[in-house]
Amino acid sequence: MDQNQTHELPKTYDPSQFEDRLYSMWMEKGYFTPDVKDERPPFCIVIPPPNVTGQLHMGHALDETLQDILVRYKRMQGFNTLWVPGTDHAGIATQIKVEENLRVNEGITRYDLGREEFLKRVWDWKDKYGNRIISQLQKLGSSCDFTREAFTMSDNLSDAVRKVFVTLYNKGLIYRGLRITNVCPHCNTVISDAEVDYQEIDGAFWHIRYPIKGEEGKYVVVATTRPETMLGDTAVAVAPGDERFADLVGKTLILPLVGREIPVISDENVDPEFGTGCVKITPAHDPNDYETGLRHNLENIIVIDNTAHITEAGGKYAGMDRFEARKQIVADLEAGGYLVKIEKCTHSVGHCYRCGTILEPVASRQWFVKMKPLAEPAIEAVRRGDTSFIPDRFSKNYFNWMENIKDWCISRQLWWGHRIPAFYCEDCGEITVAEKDVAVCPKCGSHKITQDEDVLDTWFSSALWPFSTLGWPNSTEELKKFYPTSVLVTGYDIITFWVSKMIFMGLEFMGEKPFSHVFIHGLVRDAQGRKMSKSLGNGIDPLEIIDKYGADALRFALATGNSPGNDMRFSDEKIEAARNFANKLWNASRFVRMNLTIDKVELPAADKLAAEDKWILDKFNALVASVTANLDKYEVGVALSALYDFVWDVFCDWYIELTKARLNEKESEGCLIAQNVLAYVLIGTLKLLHPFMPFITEEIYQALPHGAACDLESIMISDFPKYDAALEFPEESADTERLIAVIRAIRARRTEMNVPPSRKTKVYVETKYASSFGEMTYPFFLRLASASEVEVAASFAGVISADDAAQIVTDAATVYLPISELVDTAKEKERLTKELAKTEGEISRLSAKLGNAGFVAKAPAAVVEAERAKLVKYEETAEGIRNALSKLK
RNA sequence: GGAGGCAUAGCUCAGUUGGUUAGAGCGCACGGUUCACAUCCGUGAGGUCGAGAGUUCAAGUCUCCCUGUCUCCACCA
Repeated sequence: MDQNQTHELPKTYDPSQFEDRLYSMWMEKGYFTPDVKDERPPFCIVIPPPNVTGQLHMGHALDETLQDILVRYKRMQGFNTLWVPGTDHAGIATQIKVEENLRVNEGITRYDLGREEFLKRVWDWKDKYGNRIISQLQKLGSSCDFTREAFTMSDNLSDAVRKVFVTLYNKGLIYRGLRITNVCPHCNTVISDAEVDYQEIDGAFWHIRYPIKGEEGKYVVVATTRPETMLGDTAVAVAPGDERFADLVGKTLILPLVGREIPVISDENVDPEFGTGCVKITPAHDPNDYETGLRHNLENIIVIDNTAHITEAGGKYAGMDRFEARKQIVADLEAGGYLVKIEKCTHSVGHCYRCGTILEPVASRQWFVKMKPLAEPAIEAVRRGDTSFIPDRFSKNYFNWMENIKDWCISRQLWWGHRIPAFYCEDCGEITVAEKDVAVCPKCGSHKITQDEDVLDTWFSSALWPFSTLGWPNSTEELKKFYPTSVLVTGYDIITFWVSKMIFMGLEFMGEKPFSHVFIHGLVRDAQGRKMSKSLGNGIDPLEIIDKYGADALRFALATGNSPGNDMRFSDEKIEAARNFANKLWNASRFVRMNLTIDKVELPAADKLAAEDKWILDKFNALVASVTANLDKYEVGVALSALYDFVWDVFCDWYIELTKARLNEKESEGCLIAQNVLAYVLIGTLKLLHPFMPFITEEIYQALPHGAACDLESIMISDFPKYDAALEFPEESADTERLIAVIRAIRARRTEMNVPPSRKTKVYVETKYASSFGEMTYPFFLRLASASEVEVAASFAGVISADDAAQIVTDAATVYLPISELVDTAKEKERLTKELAKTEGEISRLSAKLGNAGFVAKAPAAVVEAERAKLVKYEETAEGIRNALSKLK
């Protein structure tokens, strides 16, 4: 767009008319792509990569909005700014989606296709949904550098994954081991502890007799919620020192239905108070029993497989589904006289967080990351403050997790993901872990090599995100320039899943923290405060909101009132308020635009400025300071509400109104000055607002003449306003504040007395603050206070009779409105007396405070001074009221 | 069981290291066809800041305790 070509703004604010056009313009100009060689200080954010499972939801919209605000802010402040976009392959989640799709549309499973063909299908899916996510990011206005778009399974990132795996393996930090892990029979894979979703369900305790060998008719009773696991029992444990069972320890029991002989052991893990005090031990299917098994050298008998069917070891129950087997076993126990009773109970049971299936704990061989050595430096880094959480309380979450961390199970029995780079020799059993595929066994030379079938946990690759996306393991310019990144913006729900892993991986492989700050936001909930979810059907699609209200309104609604770490509700009222604000800004800008006759904006010299000009500049300057300080603290919501108040209450409701008189004096010097100040403040405000509402601010900016200081083709690349001490005008500001207070008081009084706006009255302003009420201010009374005429004097004694006028007292002035027929002297007296009492109350409160030696001695001087100033104002008001009262008959 | 959050106007929420007469949006009441905007303008009502105690010259803000509510982590056979 021609930088000198300005245009009128259309009458209605219609974001659909310009949002896409402006976004394309920014892309074409390459504003989102930084130059790595640029010497200015870097600012970098890597996006928390959305899963390629579907489309963006409100949570993403919030996350991207906050990031874009920071990125645009820093870019305008002159930082060399990079925001890396990308997506996550999301192992299980995506595989399940694609399998579901196959089932519904083609009636087949992944096994029908085979691994290779299935993966092709997943890649097709990824292309489709990955692109959709990118275009949604763009709709929101995200200023990501799309030339650096990343994907966790791209070649480059896969190289990084392999290198990390091999390095950790060689350091002994990755090992293969037998553990009780949670298996999802539906997904047919192990899932990590963090992916277990515990839910309370109604279940039962089955009390079962286990006969004692060689003691006819004697038995112990155990209680279990999962009777089918008895097939794998290899002991019964009692608490050490439990006198009831002391003589049992060492005896042998006969496992019912199975006939296996199992010992009674004593183990500290048993709570004698709970259940029967005797615990059946199934080391292969319960984490606690597994530990007990290790202590007592018990055999692990796996009786349930990964699909929740009974294994060969389960004898006659082999092949049965676990719940079918449970039924049968209970029936058989009952028939055999082993069942004592069934006791109803509710207990919490692990469910798959993806598909909701009840999980089965199974002992199996898996790959693990040894966490202790990695966690320690990661804890230290946060403790030292290398990386800090905003708000700080989330560091407690982090410590709590990291200090109690368990080894991380990283293998998954899936097809979609990074295949584990471990190669097994069928001849000699050698395991080779290598970055490059292995074809020949390095130990025996055999060619019978098979790669591990499993893939890595999806968080393994996203743990490397802050450096893999910048080119690691290659030593790139990007890494040198932008690592460590500046801030990570994410929700509190994935601090443990993801943030903690990036921290220890970054420290391990880059030798440095991955980011300086972790800016945590909450969840976006629905209008009733419920989590948005598919099952509830209460999700709101950000794209629909954008279509209806515009991306700026959506961004505003998400950013305003949002405070770090706290959940927020999204409602129609909120988005409407946001749209209304955009509309307000649009119309104010339209007003300024249509009154401009100048083609360059230049701030007039101070001595040319009217008091209200200085007032608005002073206010604007304070706004700059506030917005900057709050953005620097990640107080995005506070910064934005300061902008809202300024635009609506200060700029529109007062300043614009105050300029109208001058603007109507066409071609006068005052008119030109007002135009310049209006445009100057508007342009500055647009810049402050641009990070939050990029589209509307750009569209308006394009329509305005800019002038020497801001003669740019886009607001995006303009400088963010800086606080300027030369724009402080405390005295003139005070003058204008007094004026505003008086106008407000007149309006209030007129409303109270039911004087219709059409009824104009003369206004007598009795004041000692002549500078606040000079002749230049008379038009303000005519326009804003329904005045027909204005007179200002130090005293109106003998000019107007108080009994015929409504008297309005502020600290700066007493105003007389001659509306004799509406004035009831008795009422007037009563009202003033009441007001006086209230004012005197304040005076005595303040006097007491100021008379308190402790206060004067200990409070900061500025606070004491402010209280004194307040007291003076109240005293002036009180005096005014007394005066007014004395004039009444 | 361990950790943490929240509780402020009818509703939804701000309130930054303690320091004006505690604010906003929506809603409500009254009044407005002012030439930017009815997606608007003006005026107003409405709060003992969950209960109690403490620290301090000063507490919505800090400490303790209680109540209600939500979240995360662990998880009992």
